[in-house]
Amino acid sequence: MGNTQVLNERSLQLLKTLVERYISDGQPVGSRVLSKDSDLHLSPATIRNVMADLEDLGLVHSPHTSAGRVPTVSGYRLFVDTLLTVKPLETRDLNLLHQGLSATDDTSDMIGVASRLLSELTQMAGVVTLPKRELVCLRHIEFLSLSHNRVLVIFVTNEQEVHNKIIHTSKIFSPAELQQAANYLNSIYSGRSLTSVRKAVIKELQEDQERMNQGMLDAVRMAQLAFDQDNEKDDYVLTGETNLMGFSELSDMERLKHLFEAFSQKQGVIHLLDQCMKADGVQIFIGEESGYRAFDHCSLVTSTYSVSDEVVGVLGVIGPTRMAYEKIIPFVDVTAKLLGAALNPKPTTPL
Amino acid sequence: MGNTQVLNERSLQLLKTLVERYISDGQPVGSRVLSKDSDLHLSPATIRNVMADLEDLGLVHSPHTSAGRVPTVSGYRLFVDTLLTVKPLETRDLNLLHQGLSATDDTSDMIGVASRLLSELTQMAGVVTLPKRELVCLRHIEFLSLSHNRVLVIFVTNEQEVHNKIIHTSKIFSPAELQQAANYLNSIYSGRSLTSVRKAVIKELQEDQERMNQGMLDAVRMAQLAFDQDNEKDDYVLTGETNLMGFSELSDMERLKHLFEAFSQKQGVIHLLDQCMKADGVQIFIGEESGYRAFDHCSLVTSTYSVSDEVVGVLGVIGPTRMAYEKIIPFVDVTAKLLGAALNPKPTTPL
DNA sequence: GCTGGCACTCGCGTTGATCGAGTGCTAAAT
DNA sequence: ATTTAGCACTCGATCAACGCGAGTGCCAGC
Repeated sequence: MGNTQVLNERSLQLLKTLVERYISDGQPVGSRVLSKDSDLHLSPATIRNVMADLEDLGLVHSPHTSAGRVPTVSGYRLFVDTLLTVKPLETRDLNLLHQGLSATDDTSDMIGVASRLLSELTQMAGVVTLPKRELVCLRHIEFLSLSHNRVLVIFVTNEQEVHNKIIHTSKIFSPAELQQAANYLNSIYSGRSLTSVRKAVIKELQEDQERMNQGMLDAVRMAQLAFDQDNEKDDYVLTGETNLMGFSELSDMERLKHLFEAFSQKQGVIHLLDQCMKADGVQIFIGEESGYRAFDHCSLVTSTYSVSDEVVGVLGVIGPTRMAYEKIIPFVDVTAKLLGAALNPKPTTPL
Repeated sequence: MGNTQVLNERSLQLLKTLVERYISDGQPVGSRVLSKDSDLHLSPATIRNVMADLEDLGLVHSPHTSAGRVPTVSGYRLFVDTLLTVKPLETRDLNLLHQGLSATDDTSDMIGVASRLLSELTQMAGVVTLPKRELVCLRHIEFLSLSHNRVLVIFVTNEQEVHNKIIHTSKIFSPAELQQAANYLNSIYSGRSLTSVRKAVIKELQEDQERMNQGMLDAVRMAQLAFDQDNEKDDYVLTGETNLMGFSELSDMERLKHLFEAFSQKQGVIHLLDQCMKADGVQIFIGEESGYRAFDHCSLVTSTYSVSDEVVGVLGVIGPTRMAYEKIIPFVDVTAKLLGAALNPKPTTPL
């Protein structure tokens, strides 16, 4: 069998040039081009033999008999995992990223900017999840009574992010009582992270009830409602979707429609991004690998971003499977690091 | 000349059936079909003469010699203005609208629901502007000091809507000062509309300065910054854009891309919707009439919606020029009325 | 194990023919 | 004067035929 040593240096080299060539040209690449493009000095015939082997291994595929070869998903996978030579980020792009991300100090502005930069500089779609609320610090909480037993909770986190939620209380509180409750909660929880506040609230309700008076108890109960886990709707900012309409591999209206529907329904995408959060650093889904049908003909390059060494979100780029991975990967990587840095807690003014 | 009485009853009748037929079939309609479809008992030849006249007037147009006729923009315009027989809304749709809009009492939820209903029930794109903030009542204001001279302003309007903004003050205030300022503003402005607050603020700064102490002056100055006109970023909720990808007239990728870019850039669309706000009631832009190139092959049917007899926003449907106006127009009309009703101030609990 | 050669395959674009829908025009009918 | 029937004509859509060229697989020779 000629297959005894299938994936030798040479065939890998050829696969590499094939993928690179296909990424840059977008057309099936034949044995002749490959013969000239690689510096292996092999004749087209030899190349054809190698190609046949690669095809047997499921790494490349011909669209039809007399076309060249195109990488398959596994081909791309092997390429990005072991063959890829990443190109350093262009200084121009680096500057733009740096400038853009330091232009504002508002978190949600920053997320928007990051997404826009990702999409504009890559000419694909950029996505950034909002940072997990877990890690943010509670700064201030306030209650406002609405009609009936509804109470509007407003809380400020991380210096300047305002959240609000309507809760339904078991009894009707007077504004004064609400004020008192807010004062109490601010005095004991302000400055702590939401996670720890949540834990503390549960603990107090279970263990320390006897030590608390009615007002404190009411306050803690309201806090529990306010910081209820399930109001943390994960969300993301997606920009440059329209860039995807230019790519021929996504020009099928049916597919495109599915993709855009996925974007507006969000949960599927959120699920996917959540998976990317699990592993630290850059993560890549190529084509069907994501398991999410709407993304079948797309690739997703993501990276987690962290604030004070803790992963708080993911950002990434969505494009056709045929994308310039060697540039996109470092790009996403750097953007994530810069965003993390930009989000880092600034010197705060004591209250 | 046979043209002496060009737009007689008969030719109008024929134009009407032509448009109706084209809207339902989507194909150029020829003289034969028209002869059978209209109950005028005319031969195809006569119809052809009439068609030639209509073509001279620019009301219809043949895509090519041996195709039937298709309405032009002016043809559609004449049709919707004078020939249209609107169909009453189906009770099923009415029920869905009613249910959907009474399911929540949160304004922004309601806007979202309205948009979704518009798009789902028409199978086109639905758009709803956020209600003008002018008319809303200030309920409560609060200041929180950030680093340096930045102050986070949180204000609640209309019972439960929370807005926030960061302002830069000329000097650094202590939390106590901020609290005092908020108390002062709440005591005098709470319950008044934002417009009147804005006016009052300006008046006080110009005329009543001598009557105020430093604290009051600081408070009013901050209020001015907080309610500054230009932070009222008009915005809209657009849903069902993907529905537009199904229409053959919008299947050109180039056009579609422009359209979707317009959607994500927003300002052009906002400008268009603002124009619709000027006139009360239903407004229609057909094809290029809007003057907005991205909408060239679309029609926009809008209606203003009002709260206590005052126009506060616009909603509408975006679809291909070839849309069932006779159903869409009443649909948009009713939705606007129902949304207005649903937004109407509910009985409030006194503070 | 590599290479040149050769027959073969297949997609793509062109051409030409046919078909049918629909028109414009004209002359007859009402 | 208006309507109608008839007729020649135009044009798009569809389809088959065809040649072209790129690229392959395989085999025989180096």
